[in-house]
Amino acid sequence: MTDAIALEPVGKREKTKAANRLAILAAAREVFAQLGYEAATVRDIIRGTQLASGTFYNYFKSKEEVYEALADDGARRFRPILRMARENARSFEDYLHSAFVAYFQFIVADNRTEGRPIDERRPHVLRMDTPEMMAVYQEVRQSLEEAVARGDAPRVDADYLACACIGTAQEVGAEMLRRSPPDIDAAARFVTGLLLNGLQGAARKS
Amino acid sequence: MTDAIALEPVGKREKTKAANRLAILAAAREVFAQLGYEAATVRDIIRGTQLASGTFYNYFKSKEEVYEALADDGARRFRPILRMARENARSFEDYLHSAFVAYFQFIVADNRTEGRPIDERRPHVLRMDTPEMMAVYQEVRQSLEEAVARGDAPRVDADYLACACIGTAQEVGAEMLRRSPPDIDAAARFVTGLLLNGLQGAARKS
DNA sequence: CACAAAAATGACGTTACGTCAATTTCATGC
DNA sequence: GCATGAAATTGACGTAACGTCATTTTTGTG
Repeated sequence: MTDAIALEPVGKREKTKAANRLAILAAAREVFAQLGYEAATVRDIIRGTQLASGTFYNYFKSKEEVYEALADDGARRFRPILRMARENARSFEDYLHSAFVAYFQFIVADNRTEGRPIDERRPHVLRMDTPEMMAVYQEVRQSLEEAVARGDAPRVDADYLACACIGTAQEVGAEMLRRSPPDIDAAARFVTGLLLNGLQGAARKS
Repeated sequence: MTDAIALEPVGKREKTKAANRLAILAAAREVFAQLGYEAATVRDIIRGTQLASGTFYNYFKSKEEVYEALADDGARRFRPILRMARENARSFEDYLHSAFVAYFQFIVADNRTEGRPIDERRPHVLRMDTPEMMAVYQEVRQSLEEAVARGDAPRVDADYLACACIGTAQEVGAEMLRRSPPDIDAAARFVTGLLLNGLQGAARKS
């Protein structure tokens, strides 16, 4: 065992490549916040870095792809948090509540950036099937199926239920952000109570 | 009272103006379905009409504004349907169910157009608070407040509840569209049961 | 029918796009 | 170390779409 195991890129090549990618994403985040997504141009983004315009296209195909990468990164950061909530939960109710708290904390943190109003840089209706976002969906869905299998929840359509959880979290989360100050716990309690009880109804009716 | 009341535009001016607007919207609907929203250009849209490129800008500022107008029109058509559901409902449960059936029927009809998958027709980032959409939101919210006042539903945060209804309807509706054939009634029963029972939980917890 | 206001037109200057040949940077073998 | 080529960066360039505006056409009015 003489050779050190290198999980992180060490070569200069790999390093600057990662740095450039990060620089572009950071600049894009800033530009989207400043100008709004629609008004922003690829050149606005690249101007926020030390790179030349052509270099952008070594990393992303378009502005759209940059946005997806940002969203994907968000999902990547969020997933382990969700996973932990599942593993540490003492009950199904506990899981739901901590998952919603985690999500609401997440979106509050993600919107601390100064700039334009959130609405102009964020989707209201976002159906983005990036790999990481689908993974988050699957994580949610599996948690729910597990709960059903353990008898913590009645037998329901897990896909519909996952959609309901996500849709509710998104919309209530957005409404929470509009209030000041945003009360994360109140929102989480509301959503948890709604869905936990709703489960019974969903089972009865479908 | 010798003068006839003209609610509809009769002058040639007004008439062609309305027709042009409609033509642009129809062409846009087609182009978005064909190329997807992001790929579509203002010129693609105007090419689908008899008008010149400059004329487009007499009606809309941009592609985004056209999309908003389409969404707004959708909301305008949907609102009276929702209103009727409220007025004809024999119980709160009946109202919820018929409202969801109406919404699901609506999105199924709205997606019968051939072309690209729905995800690609829709802008990724867009402020969707058009006047008509906000009116739909208010309609939902008022229905819920009324139900609370009548004692049909426990006292809950009407805004959060409205958001939950809308978010759930949107996400479950999208999932329903992915299934074939879409079972409107099953989806409506699921969502109705979920929210109707959820109410009790939301009240208890918040 | 004449005249003015309103709307349509499409050519034009501008802006952003995406590509690519030339150049620089880095890893590898000697 | 140094030579060599692969990989990445660069920015100028051709292309495409944008949005405007002077001109022309259409419509309402006296």
